[in-house]
Amino acid sequence: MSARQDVGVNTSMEGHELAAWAKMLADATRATVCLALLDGRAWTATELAKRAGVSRPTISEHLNLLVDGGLLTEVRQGRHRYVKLAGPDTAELLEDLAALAPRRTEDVTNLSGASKRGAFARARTCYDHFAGRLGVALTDAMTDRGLLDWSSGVALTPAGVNWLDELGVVVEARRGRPAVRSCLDVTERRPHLAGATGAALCTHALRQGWVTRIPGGRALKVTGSMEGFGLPAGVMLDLLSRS
Amino acid sequence: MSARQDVGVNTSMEGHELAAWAKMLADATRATVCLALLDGRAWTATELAKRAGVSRPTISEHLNLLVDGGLLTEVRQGRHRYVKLAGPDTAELLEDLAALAPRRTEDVTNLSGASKRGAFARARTCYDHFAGRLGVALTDAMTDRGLLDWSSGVALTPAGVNWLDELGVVVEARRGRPAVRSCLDVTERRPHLAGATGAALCTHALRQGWVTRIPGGRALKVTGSMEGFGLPAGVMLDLLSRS
DNA sequence: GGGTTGATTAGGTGGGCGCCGAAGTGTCGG
DNA sequence: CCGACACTTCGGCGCCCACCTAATCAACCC
Repeated sequence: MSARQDVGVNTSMEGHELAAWAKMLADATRATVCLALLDGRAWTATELAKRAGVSRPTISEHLNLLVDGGLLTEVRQGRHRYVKLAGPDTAELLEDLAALAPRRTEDVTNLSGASKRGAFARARTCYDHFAGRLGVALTDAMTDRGLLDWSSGVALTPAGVNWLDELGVVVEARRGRPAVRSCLDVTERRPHLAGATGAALCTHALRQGWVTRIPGGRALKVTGSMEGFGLPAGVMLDLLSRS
Repeated sequence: MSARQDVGVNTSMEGHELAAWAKMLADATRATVCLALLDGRAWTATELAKRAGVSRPTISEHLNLLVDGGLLTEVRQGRHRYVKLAGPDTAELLEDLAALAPRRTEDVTNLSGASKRGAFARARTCYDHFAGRLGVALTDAMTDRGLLDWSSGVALTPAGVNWLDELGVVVEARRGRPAVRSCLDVTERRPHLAGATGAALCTHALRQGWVTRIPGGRALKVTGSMEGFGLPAGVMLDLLSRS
C-alpha cells in the first residue's frame, strides 16, 4: 500500500502538469488559433481574432495564456504583436493531435464531399512541409523511386540523400529533429513526408516559385511543373487544374 | 477576403474537434487516470478513484467521459468495470504529450533529486515497452551492437532482425504500427525504444521472469541477469541494486 | 497636433463543470 | 434471502473562465 502511495503522489503531480498543458488546447478559440498557426508563419492578434470569430480583448488574453505556456512565441514590432508556434516539435505534436483526434468522432466518408475538392485538400502546407494531395503524391513518388525506405518507420535511402543533393536542396539538421518523419495527412488519411527534409523540400519549391501561398490560409497554388520532384503527369494535371 | 472566410470556417470546425479532444486531458483527475493507465493494464474504477484522490461518483463520470471520447475502452465483468487505454496509438500520443509538456515549465535539474533514485526511474514500463534507465540502457546496448540505425529516425538493421529471431522474440506486426519507434524517456530525457519491437522485448522479459511488476505502479523489479539483452555489467549492477 | 488603428486593461455576466453526499441498481457471497 | 460490495444516478454547491463592452494606452500617418 505504501508503494502505491509513493507512486501515486509522483504520478498525480505529472497529471497536473499534463492537464495544465492540455488546457491550453482545450478551448475552441485557442485550438483554432493553434491550427491557424500551423501554416508556420507569424500572425497578428487582430488577424487571429477575425479568424477565430472573437473580439480583440478576448484573443489578447488567449495569446497571453499560450505564450506564457510556451506553446507560442511572440515578437513585438511597433504596435503589432506577432505570434507563431514555438517550434517544430510543437507543430509536430499539434499535427499528431489534429490527425488523431477527429478520427474517432468523425466518419471518414464525410470528407468525400466538398472538402475534397478545395484548394486546401489539393495542396497546402502543414507547418513547414507539404500536405494534401501534393504532399502525399510527393511522398509516394519518392517512395516509388527508392528514395524512402518504409520497412521500419521511415528513413532516407542513400539514393534519397543523393537525390536531394543533386536537386540542390539543403537540409538543415537541427538538434533533435529527425531528417525524415511521417505525418498523417488530415484530408488524405495517409502519411506524408515531414521532418527536416520535408521542410527543406517545401522551402525549395516556394523559393523556386513552383508553388505560391494563397493568402489567408495554408492552401497553396501550384504554378510550375515541379520537374525536379518527378511527380506523375496525372497528378500534375490534378494539382494544376482550376488555378 | 472570401478566400479567408472559406478556409476560416473549415479550420474553425477542426478547432472545435481538437479542443473537444484536448478537453479530455485538461483536467488533473483525468490526466492522472490516463497516466496511471500508461502501465498498459486494466484498472477498476475504485482503484483509479484512490489513485486520483477523488470519490467514486466523481471517477465514474470521468470514466464515462473518457470512454465516450474514445480514449479509453471498458470491459464490464460482474460488478467490476475495467478500463484501459484504447490502443497503442493513444498510448504513444500520451507519452509524447507527457514527455513534451513538462519540458517547458519544469527545470530539468529538478529531476536530479529524489526521483532519480526510485525504482520508477530505474526500470518501469511505458505502456507496453521498457523505460527508465533500463529502457535507455537496452536501447543504447542495441545501438552499440549495430542492431539499430539512427541515421534518420530509427530503424532496425538486418543484424537487429536476426538478433530478435535468435532471441526467440516474436514481433507482432499490427496494421499501421511501426516496428520500431523512438519514445522520449521522461526521467532520462533521452530516447528509448518503443513500437512493436519494444513491446515484444518487454513481453519477452516479463514472460522469462527477468523482470516483474512492482504492484501498484509502472515500476519494475529486475530479477534476472537478462543475458540475452547484452547489457553492460555496470548497468546490471545498478538495475539489480536494492532489490 | 489630431485622427486612425492595434493592442491592452478593467469590470461584469453567464455558463460550464468538477466535486461531493445521499440514494438507487446490480452482483456476489453465505 | 440478506448483507457486503462495486458502481451509477441525482441534486446541488461553488468555482473557474471565456466572453463582451467600455475605456485606456501606444504607435503610426498626415
